[in-house]
Amino acid sequence: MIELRFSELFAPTLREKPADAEIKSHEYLVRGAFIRKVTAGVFNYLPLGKRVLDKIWKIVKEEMDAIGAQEMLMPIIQPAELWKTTGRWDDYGPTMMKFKDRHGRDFTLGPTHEEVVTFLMKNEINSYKQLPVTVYQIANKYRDELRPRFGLLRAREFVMKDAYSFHSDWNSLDEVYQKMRKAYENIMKRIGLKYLVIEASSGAIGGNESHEFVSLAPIGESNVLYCEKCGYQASDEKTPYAGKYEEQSEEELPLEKVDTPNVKTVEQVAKFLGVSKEKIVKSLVYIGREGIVMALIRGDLDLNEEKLKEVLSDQSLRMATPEEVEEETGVPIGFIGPVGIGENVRIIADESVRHIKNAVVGGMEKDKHYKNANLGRDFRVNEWADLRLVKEGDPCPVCGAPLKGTKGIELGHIFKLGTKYSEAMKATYMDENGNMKPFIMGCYGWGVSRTISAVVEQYHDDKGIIWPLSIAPFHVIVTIVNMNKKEQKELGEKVYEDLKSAGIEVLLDDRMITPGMKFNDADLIGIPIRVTVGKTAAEGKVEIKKRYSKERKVVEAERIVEAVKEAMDSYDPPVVL
RNA sequence: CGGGGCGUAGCGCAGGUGGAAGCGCGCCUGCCUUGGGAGCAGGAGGCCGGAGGUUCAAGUCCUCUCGCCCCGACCA
Repeated sequence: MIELRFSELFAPTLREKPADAEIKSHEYLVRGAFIRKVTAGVFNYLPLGKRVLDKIWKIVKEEMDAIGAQEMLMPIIQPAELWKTTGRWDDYGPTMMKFKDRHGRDFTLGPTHEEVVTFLMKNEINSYKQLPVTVYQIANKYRDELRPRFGLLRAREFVMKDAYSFHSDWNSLDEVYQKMRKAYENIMKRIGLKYLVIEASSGAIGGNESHEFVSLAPIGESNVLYCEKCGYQASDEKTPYAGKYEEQSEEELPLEKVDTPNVKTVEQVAKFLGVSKEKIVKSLVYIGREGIVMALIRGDLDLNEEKLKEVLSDQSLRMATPEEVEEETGVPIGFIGPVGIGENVRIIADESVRHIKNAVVGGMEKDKHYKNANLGRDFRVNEWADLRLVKEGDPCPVCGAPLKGTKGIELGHIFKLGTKYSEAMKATYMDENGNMKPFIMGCYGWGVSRTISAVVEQYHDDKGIIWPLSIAPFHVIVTIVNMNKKEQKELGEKVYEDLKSAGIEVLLDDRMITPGMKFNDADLIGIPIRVTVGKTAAEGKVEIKKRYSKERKVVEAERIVEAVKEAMDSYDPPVVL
């Protein structure tokens, strides 16, 4: 146990906001001496930060153990060969922290452990009788993020709980999946976070069903749509568009090419030609495994790239660069369109395009657009799909009521992987009938270190952090106002000992500094309950206060344990959202 | 990877046109003070991110480099 006297605690708090902190959680965690940056996205956890991390760690571990997941520990260093068997050495590529050993062999610091754990099970599990099995670990992960930011929220080295389950049938996978889901909700509730569970897009991890556990926060990077009427909740990337598109009965006019000098964007075109954006067909050029693809959508709408990737079953899909577009089509960006595009280009269109009559599209040469382009007559579509990015106000796909939108921080993500990894790695077992079958797998991640930031985003005020009791570094801080007053010092020590004996985690602020600094530090660090030993010490009385409340209660020092327990029982900090 | 910004004391920052490295906070010593970041006096602390160049002279100008931060990497 670390020293519980502030005078001896390694907790160098900062009065000023660090220059690189953009959000409250980052600022307060640094100022409050929970963390210190070493380099971009890499942090020291100071004693206070480690205490908070440990508490979250413990909650996550307890919930995993409770559903029969077995804790193990996998290596951080992983050989390239393993990643090459699944193709992820290249697919996941740039995000990995790669290095070579002295013999020149390639390695990575593990960003995740599907390969390692599948390799393990492939070698150790031979029979359906050994299934199912679920293992997990809580360990450091390494991802060379495009842009580390927001302190612990997007770090390059971070702590993650990752669990993997192996099954011989889908029902068994579903059973574990549901248990995980419950366990994750328990974690959210035990910590005290406001959260949503949403249907998610499985992205680069792969698989066919997945849910995200999102802690609500305006600074979050996940966009969530939910329905107040029926309870639908999903990532905007996952939400299908449920509205109808009306047929237009307009008469088809002859195709016409018009000058649009330096007019490129939908905004500009609409303004220049005096047409509404609904009359414009936006053409976007992508490059995937099978070459270039043109995606069409109505001018006023946004395309959802995840949907496009899904429709084309191509995770490597990306938008073509302006150079690539010109090289492939001979047309500069801004003037590209479906009229007269080469037969080699696959055209996939959102349903919104189907009924547009007399549309405006790119003129297929610099500074030109076509007016009155019509489907069938002037351009073709190879394939129709729902590619529309659904937004707040669009109809709920389940009940049709208008959707609401919010933002959050992704803390947990669970996936039904199926046989994606086991097939790639030939990880098989023998079933009842003597057939070799690939494992059916699930994987389940939780961002342990990121959770710290998510909590601070929900629990703070303008003075600092307000920890929920569940993960506070200490439950109580005993503040001795004037260390030079013998009765205060002695009573403070006594109160401290009493609380400690009662099993309460207490920090004694016995520093020889002015009371203002002690109060401000206590607020900044965010300890839930403050016991102040000051003027009333001579009468054997102390003051008790909750971090989030202005109310101060004077109690007999003799009854401090009782009073603190009562305060802890009724402790209920407000959430900022 | 593209654009922008910043690297000067532990932290936050100032240092036109080149000419003796500064301020606030923090830190150390002493006195004094103690219910919301006290006061006085004294003091320590710098290869001005690094390398090269221009110059009699560079924190300042030029070139390169490293690091950090922000925006973007998408609506053609």
